[in-house]
Amino acid sequence: MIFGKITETEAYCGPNDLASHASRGRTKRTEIMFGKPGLIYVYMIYGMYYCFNIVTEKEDYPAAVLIRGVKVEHSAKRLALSDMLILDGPGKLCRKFKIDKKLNGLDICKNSEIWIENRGEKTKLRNIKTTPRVGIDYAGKYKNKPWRFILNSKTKKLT
DNA sequence: CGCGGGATTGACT
DNA sequence: GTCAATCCCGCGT
Repeated sequence: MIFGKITETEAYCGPNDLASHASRGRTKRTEIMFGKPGLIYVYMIYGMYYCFNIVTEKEDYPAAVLIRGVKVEHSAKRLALSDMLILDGPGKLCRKFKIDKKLNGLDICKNSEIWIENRGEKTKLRNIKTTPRVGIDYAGKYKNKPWRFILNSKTKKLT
């Protein structure tokens, strides 16, 4: 068991967002993004890494949030040193949380492998930094949209 | 049916 | 700073 606080996300929103997989139309691969909000969209990138997304918005409107960073807070056994860190990339994050394609298309609310909960923490707006998304130079005018959200953390990065 | 590129990472110059 | 690793799938032939 491992869990933590989500600290960094990116939004992929709408059929016109060229950075989104869904911008090239509804296909078997991107079908999940057109589905119901709350679905888990896992895809493989560069043949080596998985990225973990949660579908948002209404059905038939392709949008998802990419979880890029999680601050690990606890695991059931005592904290191994290697667990006490901020997972600062979607690939590493998925490796730690054992996310792979078998979760693709599942409902985040209706499975026992992984879930997201609201712990009622209040986050001040000024602690959330927005920047343009990364790795999407091909996205034309969409590449500069500030759709990356980073939660400030006082925890020192141990990576 | 084959080709090409990607919402990345880590190792190396 | 550059580059390779290596799977999936959309698209062109």
